[in-house]
Amino acid sequence: MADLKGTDPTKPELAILKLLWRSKEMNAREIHREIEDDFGWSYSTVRTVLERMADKGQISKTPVDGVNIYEPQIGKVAMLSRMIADFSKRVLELDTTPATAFFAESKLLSDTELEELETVLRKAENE
Amino acid sequence: MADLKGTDPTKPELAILKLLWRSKEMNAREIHREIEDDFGWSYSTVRTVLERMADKGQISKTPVDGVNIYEPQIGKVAMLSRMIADFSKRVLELDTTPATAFFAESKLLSDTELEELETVLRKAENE
DNA sequence: AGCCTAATGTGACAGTTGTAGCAATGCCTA
DNA sequence: TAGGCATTGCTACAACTGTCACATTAGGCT
Repeated sequence: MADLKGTDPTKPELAILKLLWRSKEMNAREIHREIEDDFGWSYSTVRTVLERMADKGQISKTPVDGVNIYEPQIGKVAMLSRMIADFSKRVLELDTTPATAFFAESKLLSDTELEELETVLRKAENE
Repeated sequence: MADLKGTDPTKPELAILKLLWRSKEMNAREIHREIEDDFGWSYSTVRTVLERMADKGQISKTPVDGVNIYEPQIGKVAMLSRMIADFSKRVLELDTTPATAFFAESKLLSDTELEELETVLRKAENE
């Protein structure tokens, strides 16, 4: 589970994680329905990607009544803070991660999550 | 040259582009020296990556006195604005790209470039 | 002019991602 | 209970990336 750290998710992976962060758990059919327009992927493709994500530990796969349901194995704030820190440093070359005021408009994060994010980012900075 | 748009550079690619944005042109040996510590790459590896970047049109390769020199084929502001726009929308789900005030601390951009960036980002937004 | 060093072009191979199809199995319905 | 549809596990393949090594060649120094 250590390799979760380090590598950013691919675009489809992030899209899928976002779905799971919202719904907590979904089956392949549901996930396919949601992202099929965005990626133009067949059901098979979605399943393959889900399989690989499970292998990597990004999500979990549990059979329930013969149908696999998937749940995220990494939290939204954890993932976002990693990505933000990486982008800030590697791409923008900032010493300090931008204040979360920055992300306040994000449709992705609640106020509570914003606070969490702030905490995580500040903590990461002092290490 | 249309495919420059669309795909983000990989980490090493961005690192190399950054070098070239600063120096305008370098040969493989110089580039290797600069990034060898960061990536732990052999000279061969660096050359392969440069070759592929040239194929993709990210950089140009020109033999000068029997030595290839490389120059960036995409501008810093163009690349950064693309990456920022993508990150803001795709990752953070922001409607509006953050004001450039946020990048003011970036070691990567001069004041002039910051202004350019602002212009490009605003323009992209109204399309 | 010849040799050595450094640079070049090319080839290779493994791992990851994009992109699916297929055969087998299990469950619901007629 | 048999057929059909949905799901699953498995397989496959091409493109891109990471990672080099090797043989050839060109330029500079003796």
